[in-house]
Amino acid sequence: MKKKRPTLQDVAERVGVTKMTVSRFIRKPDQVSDSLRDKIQHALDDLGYIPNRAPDILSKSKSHAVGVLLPSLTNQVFAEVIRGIETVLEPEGYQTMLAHFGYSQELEEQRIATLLSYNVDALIISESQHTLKAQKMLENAGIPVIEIMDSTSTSPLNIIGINNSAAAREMTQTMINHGHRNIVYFAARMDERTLQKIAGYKQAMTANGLTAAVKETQSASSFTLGAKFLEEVLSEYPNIDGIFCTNDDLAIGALYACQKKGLRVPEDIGIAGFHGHDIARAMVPLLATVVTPREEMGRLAAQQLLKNIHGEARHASVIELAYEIECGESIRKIQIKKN
Amino acid sequence: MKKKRPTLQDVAERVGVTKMTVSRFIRKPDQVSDSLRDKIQHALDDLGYIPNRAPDILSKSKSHAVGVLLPSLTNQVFAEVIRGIETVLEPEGYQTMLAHFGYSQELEEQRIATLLSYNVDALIISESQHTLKAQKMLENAGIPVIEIMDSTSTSPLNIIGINNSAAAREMTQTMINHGHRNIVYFAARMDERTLQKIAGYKQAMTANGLTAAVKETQSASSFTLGAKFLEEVLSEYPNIDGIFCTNDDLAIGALYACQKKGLRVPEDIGIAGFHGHDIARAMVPLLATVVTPREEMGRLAAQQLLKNIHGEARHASVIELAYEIECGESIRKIQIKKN
DNA sequence: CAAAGTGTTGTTAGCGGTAACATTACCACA
DNA sequence: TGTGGTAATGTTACCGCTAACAACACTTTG
Repeated sequence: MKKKRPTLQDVAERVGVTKMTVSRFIRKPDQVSDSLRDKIQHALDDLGYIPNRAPDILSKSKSHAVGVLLPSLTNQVFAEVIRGIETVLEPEGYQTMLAHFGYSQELEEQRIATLLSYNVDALIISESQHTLKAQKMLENAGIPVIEIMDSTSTSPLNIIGINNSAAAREMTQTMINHGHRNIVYFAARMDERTLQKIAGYKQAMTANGLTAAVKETQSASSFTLGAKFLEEVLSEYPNIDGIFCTNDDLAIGALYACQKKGLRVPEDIGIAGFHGHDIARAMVPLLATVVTPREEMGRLAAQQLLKNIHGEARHASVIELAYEIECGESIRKIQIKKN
Repeated sequence: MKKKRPTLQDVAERVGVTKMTVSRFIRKPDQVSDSLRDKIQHALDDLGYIPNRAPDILSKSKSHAVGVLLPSLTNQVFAEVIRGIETVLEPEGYQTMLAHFGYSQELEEQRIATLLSYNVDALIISESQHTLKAQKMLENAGIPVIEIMDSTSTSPLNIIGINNSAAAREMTQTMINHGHRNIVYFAARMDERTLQKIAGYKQAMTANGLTAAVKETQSASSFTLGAKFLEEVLSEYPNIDGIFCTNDDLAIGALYACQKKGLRVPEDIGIAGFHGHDIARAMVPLLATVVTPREEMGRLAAQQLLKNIHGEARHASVIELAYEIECGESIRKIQIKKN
């Protein structure tokens, strides 16, 4: 017995005009005579009319919604990206349609189709290995698409991201400069970005005549995983004197585990993280980390999309954002002069 | 010159049938003759047909999307709630439409209308003070609505949440039991839940003949804010020997600040947080905190909505989830026997 | 005073699917 | 051989809104 939502027709009948007049009142009130305005407004309020976007989406294929497709929501990083996106879209009256695909290519393909089926006006998608069909859908979608996270992606889409391998290389070099030699990389969730970082780490190690070693798992990172890795690595690599983690969670977990075992950071083991979450700047010792512009990435992506939606030229572009090596206390084993 | 997305009509023309046949092929392939199946499938692939939900949404007023309306995305807590929601909705083929309103009642009202204008099939909304109009919209929406976060809400909607004031009262009592007396409450972002917690804290303090004191700010909480509060509070309340924070961020920030100042935790100052993020279980000392079922709250809300959508009776109900007092090292000043 | 505005409201058609009903072709059986 | 059944496909109408055009009642103007 639930009553349906009132339509323009319902409002119009109550006032004694056609729905067209009511429609005009809502969108261009000055085209409606004074005598009707009050009556219509009254009927609108009275019935609790809420516009229905479906017809408009159907006839114009514009939804005023933007699809955001990410591998996972478990990750703090993506939460911040989303925030950046929403910060920009919301004041512009755009709705965010969120989806994730749990790092599965097939699911990603499905999600893309789903988002498109809602007629999203644009798509923000995390860099990843797309299926052929997914790639084709994105190219033929006829809407702006931006791939975020990795500036070195070879995708033909618009790209906004950072150079993960360069960042990892630089941080590894920084650790080496500070006297760390036997640095082990802690990796989790072996996605494209993690692989990039590992590559950068290995480059730096090799360039310095050092041996690279990676501890890895497919599962997601967490504080407790960092602690677990630390336990294991101590027996696997007894000479270890440095740990570079694929993100801050692992690093902080490892750091706490060191504290519990009485290992001094950075004297016995240097520890560095990745992403530069707020906590890295508050903790003791301050965590060395690569500060990445996560929220900014979301903001820029959203801004770019809005421009494209509003008809600005859509030549595929690559925007590489800067990261920052934050040389926190956790790796400052020896003082060095600026190189 | 961008080509429009192909429609069923386009596919049908290529095959030489009507769109109805193609529509049938997609939904009930066994009603289409063998001879056509291959041809249609081919045309579908060839044109890269992607279904369009708009017509269906229009004619059935069902979108297979669920609106999620939260005050903010800055908050880690909400990120986890969202994850819980998505965990349930995504496998069921429901899309999440995310919106936030920055703690503004007017914006909240607008967002509700927007989500409804997309014909969402259900709505999950964070407990908050709604405007009258918002309240009315929610009640008349004709779709399941669940309010989450606070089980003591007086709203007439379905509710899933925890009892924030009871939780705060209990944690305060636990700190008192462990020998803390001059406990100051650190509050941020003075929303309904924070006010509830403060009330619970005050009850416990008063019940024990102690004086309540609250440090507060309208801005969002963060690690650095916790550190800042700690600095200030030391001069404002020289006798302070305990801090109860409205969330873990503040608590951890304060704890680090103590470590930097050489204050011992819990001997000099006991510190407790709220929510029980993963890090609380990894850090040194282990943080006392109220563990709340954030992700579960999202999951349950989503499950309940799905049931309602599928026609199950929709009598307004209140589900109060359990929290857990985690008596971490950070408040264990004196050993006590179990009360 | 007719022609040409002007301001206001109405009418029609269409967006892309699908439910419901109609049609057609073919076959089986009395 | 005609009747009825069935499987495959087609036709029509509708969901709610708005662009485009039409209609009407007044004014204004030459």
